Amino acid sequence: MKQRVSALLREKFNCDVILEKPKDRSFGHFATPIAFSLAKELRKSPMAIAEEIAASFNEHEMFGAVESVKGYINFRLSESFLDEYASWALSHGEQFGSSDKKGSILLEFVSANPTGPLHIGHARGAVYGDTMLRLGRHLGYDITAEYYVNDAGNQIDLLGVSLQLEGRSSLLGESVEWPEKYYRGEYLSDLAKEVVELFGAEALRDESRQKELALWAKDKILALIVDDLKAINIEFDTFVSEASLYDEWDRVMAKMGEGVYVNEGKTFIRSSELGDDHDRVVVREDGRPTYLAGDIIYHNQKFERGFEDYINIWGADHHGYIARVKAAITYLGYDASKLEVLLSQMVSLLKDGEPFKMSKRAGTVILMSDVVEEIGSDALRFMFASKKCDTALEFDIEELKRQDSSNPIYYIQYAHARIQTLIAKSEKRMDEIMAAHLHGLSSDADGLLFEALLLPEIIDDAFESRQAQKLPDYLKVLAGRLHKFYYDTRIIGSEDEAALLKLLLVVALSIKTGLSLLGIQAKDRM
RNA sequence: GCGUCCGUAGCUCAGCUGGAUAGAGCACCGGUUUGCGGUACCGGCGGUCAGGGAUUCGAAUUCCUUCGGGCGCACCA
Repeated sequence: MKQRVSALLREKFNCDVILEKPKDRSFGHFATPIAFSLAKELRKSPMAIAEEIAASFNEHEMFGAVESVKGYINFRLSESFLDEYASWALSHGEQFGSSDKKGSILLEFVSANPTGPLHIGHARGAVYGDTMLRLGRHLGYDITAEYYVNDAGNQIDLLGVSLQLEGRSSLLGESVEWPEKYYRGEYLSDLAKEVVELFGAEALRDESRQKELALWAKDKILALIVDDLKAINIEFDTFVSEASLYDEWDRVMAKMGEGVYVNEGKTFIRSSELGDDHDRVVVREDGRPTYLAGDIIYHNQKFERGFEDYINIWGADHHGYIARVKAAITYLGYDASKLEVLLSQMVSLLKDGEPFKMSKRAGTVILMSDVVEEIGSDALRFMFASKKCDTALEFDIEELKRQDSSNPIYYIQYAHARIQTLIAKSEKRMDEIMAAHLHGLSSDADGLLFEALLLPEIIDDAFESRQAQKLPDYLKVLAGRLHKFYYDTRIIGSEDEAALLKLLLVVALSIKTGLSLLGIQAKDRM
């Protein structure tokens, strides 16, 4: 819709014209302050210029009115245009707002270590990533959702030891020393029980079996993570195992050429020449690779697979890591600017004002699955999707358990359900409704229709600007307008019943489509 | 100290590429249809957009700076 108007103006002025939606809808649907910027070069007052421009549009069929006010030019779309557009939207169903953008994108997110269940911080990145995935796909991009599994290195060794310690302490009743950084948590004692059943109790004491147990456990834990994600409607296309990549090591090192060097028995990457603070070790003196090494081969593999763009969603605590990975990509001979790293900031959780602490090692973590159990997947997803991801976030569980207008997800669902009830109650047949024409709309009805038809622009904007929260914000506003309209306007039995229902169908369509892009299913009844 | 993100109403947060009177929800106070689900709607209270400077017709938005907070600054992942 906006694109159509925008294109028209571009043609007329031969340049891109800023088009905005006036806060006060009595000004029209769109407005532009272009007269202000033209004032200087034309040596005329903005008002005079606006007058002239407005007059030149007066006969255009797309507009019902074009007026100039205090230098702004306000456009009001014609009813026939809106009606036509509404019919077009309804005929497209949930494809409304889709597009035919081209491009393949590899989207990597979550990638939590398979050493414990997901906690609430992971959930934020997961929801954000999945929302971007759904938005991007709706727009036509070919996106692969990938989970990188850190199943090599230290944390796997730690997992094996932790598992044995946990088993010996909780099952065999031994008193054991818990070193600070080892993993703790309920999931470990469950796993230890399984170990005893499958391998016998002696497996918990045999140090030589630590590795074997660790590898067994990480598969179990990964399966747990996958289940957790499924519970909030997130599924990945591919999982890439870090351990499986190391066969490529020599080839990748050779590929980096001068980008790496050996000093005092250690292998370094020359990342300081590409914006990093200093060069980083990739292979230790004893030959064990560092964490960075895994990421280097992984990103090499990503680029060899030949996507057009790459998006990584990382926790904010990894931001210092971006420079070195980009340096590696450059040394591997690829364009590092194709990798876009989006950071999701920390989450803290409140309950009655009391802050919860999150520490993976301490065993007092807030598990995502616990929160989902409390408030449900929909509320969790809506919550995280509504906040832009570069602000540290605090939220209170209790607020999200409410089932009234203070909880936006209920507010929106209720709007959708109200429409479905009206459709069911009406005697009008669907074909009558679809054939109805929208004309003589009140300003409330017009505002509601216009809002509902904005969905495509919102989707595009939310994805391209990587600001997922624009969609939830939009849905809140749309639902609010619907509720008000419902309150003010009698629909069943009115003269315009069919037309009004058509209008409401468009609203329902936008809500349903919008929610599905948030991984939430619209409800017909509540 | 360096890097990075942030600072908007008492609280949790929006505010699009600079534009018309800075917005929601919560909390608090008050109100609502002889009607389709009151799980709704309306009104009131509440702001030096952290402070200062710059850019310009115009800044919450861009730039610089000070202050305050989160995160990171490993041969840990």
